[in-house]
Amino acid sequence: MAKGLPKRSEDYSLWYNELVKKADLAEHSSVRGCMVIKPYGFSIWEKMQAALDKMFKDTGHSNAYFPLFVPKNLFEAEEKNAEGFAKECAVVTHYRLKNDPDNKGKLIVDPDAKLEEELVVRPTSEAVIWSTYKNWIQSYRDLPLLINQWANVVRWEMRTRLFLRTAEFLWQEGHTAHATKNEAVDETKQMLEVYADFAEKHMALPVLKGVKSESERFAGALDTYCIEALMQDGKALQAGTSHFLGQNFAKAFDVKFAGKDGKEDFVWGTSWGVSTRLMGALIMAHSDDEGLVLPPKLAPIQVVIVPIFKGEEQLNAVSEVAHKLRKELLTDDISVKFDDRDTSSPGWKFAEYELKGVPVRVAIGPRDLENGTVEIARRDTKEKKVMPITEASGYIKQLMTDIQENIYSRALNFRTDNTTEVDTYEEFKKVLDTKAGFVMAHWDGTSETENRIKEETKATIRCIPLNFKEEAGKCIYSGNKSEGRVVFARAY
RNA sequence: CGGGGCGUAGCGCAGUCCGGUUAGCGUACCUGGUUUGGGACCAGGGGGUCGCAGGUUCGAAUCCUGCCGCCCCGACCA
Repeated sequence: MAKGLPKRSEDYSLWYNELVKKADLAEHSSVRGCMVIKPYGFSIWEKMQAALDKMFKDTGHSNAYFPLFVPKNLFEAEEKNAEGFAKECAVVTHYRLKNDPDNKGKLIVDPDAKLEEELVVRPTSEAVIWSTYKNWIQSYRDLPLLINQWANVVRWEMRTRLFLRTAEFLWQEGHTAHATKNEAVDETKQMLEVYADFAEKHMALPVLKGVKSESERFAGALDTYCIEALMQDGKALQAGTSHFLGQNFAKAFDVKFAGKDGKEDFVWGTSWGVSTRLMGALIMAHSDDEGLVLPPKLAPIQVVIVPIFKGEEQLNAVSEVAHKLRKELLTDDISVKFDDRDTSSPGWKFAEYELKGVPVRVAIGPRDLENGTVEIARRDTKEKKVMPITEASGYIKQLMTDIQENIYSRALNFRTDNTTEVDTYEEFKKVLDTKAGFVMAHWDGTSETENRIKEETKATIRCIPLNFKEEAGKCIYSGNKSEGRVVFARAY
């Protein structure tokens, strides 16, 4: 076990918190509920950003940037959206401080600098963006408008957790406008596919695609599509959402366009986002009691070379071999760190890089020099192999793919093992309390039933799966008729 | 917002009940030396307004009053 890292089986929550801190991903800041993302953590986020950004651009989107502040009157415009977020908004009321006349060296808010209209710190940007789109869109020729922004948003959450729920978080939010309903629906679904693809191919995280029930829907949307992932403790995590907004925001902000036929109509909208919460998903899905396990595609360092040496002479000899291997790997676009610091021991470095989730570790020592070998260890299985140096780079290159696939299939197997079909409410509760995970059950389609189940068991409908199977049955709660199973789980 | 906990060196903590040497331990850090195939060892060294503000006392990290902050569990939420 890594030094000081609690075991998952003993306290999953504590394990997670400690891992985030010990692996140098993030720490609590001096501001309640806000975190500092440290360089190592941020470089993982940057890799996620880069991959997602490319996927957005490949699907025709462009980046732009809109302001952090939303004047209150704009924020109010789409009533449901405003109502949904009102309880968690930070609000700017003043624009100046001044010296406290009664307390030298201290500042107070200058009462004379009160804003005529308060500014809401964006919890999401629909309001600012749609008020801008009004000016950008006149004709069908201006459509579709496909914009994404990378930004920070603030939601004054009562209880926060590093990455999973912080008062301020980083995300991207796509906001698109279309001439027809179908086109907007297609966009909504397309972006859900992009997210699912990203989660599975890059994060090695299998996700369920589905639609939210009415009560879980984004405030102001007609439909919310989502990807849902399963964490190692059996709890679900919403990893991304894509909303079909209908004409709600177009109507609220009066965004109309002239069609080919000369008729005016409101545009159709979508919005979609993923956040630094993905970091939480990544950490919780794959890591173990030794520390992080990162998929090669997102690992800031993919391979670390640790030299074992006594004295400068040996270090030089080992370095020569190490540099050569490093160069070979770099030409294959594999990022390599050669840690030749003589300030900590090899054993210390082994543990450190395991904690940080580096997928492959290469150790080279005098013994290897003699035999023309290296020792290669993979993080996901902890398997170690000694092999001729000549075969190392080919093997490592293959490992990049193997590890990526292995942790994906491990997560997929876990999900399969922890997805249970139940037919009675008794069974349902029993599964939740004994193994948790996704529970597939019949539901009568009403919010009343959904709410009661939530109150009694804390489980919510994660989604109505996109691959919904028509299957006549009875709702586990009400006994009323149901047309198929939906996905329940306790969630983060 | 309810419940619990914490605030003492960069980090992790003890000391607080029962006031009394120079506030201590682990780790990290600095110096020197020996080490290096799974978190090395020895010796020496630096680092503290004990969360803040008042009060009690000859004397406060310790007792009293007030305040502030953070964390965890729950309700709410991405």
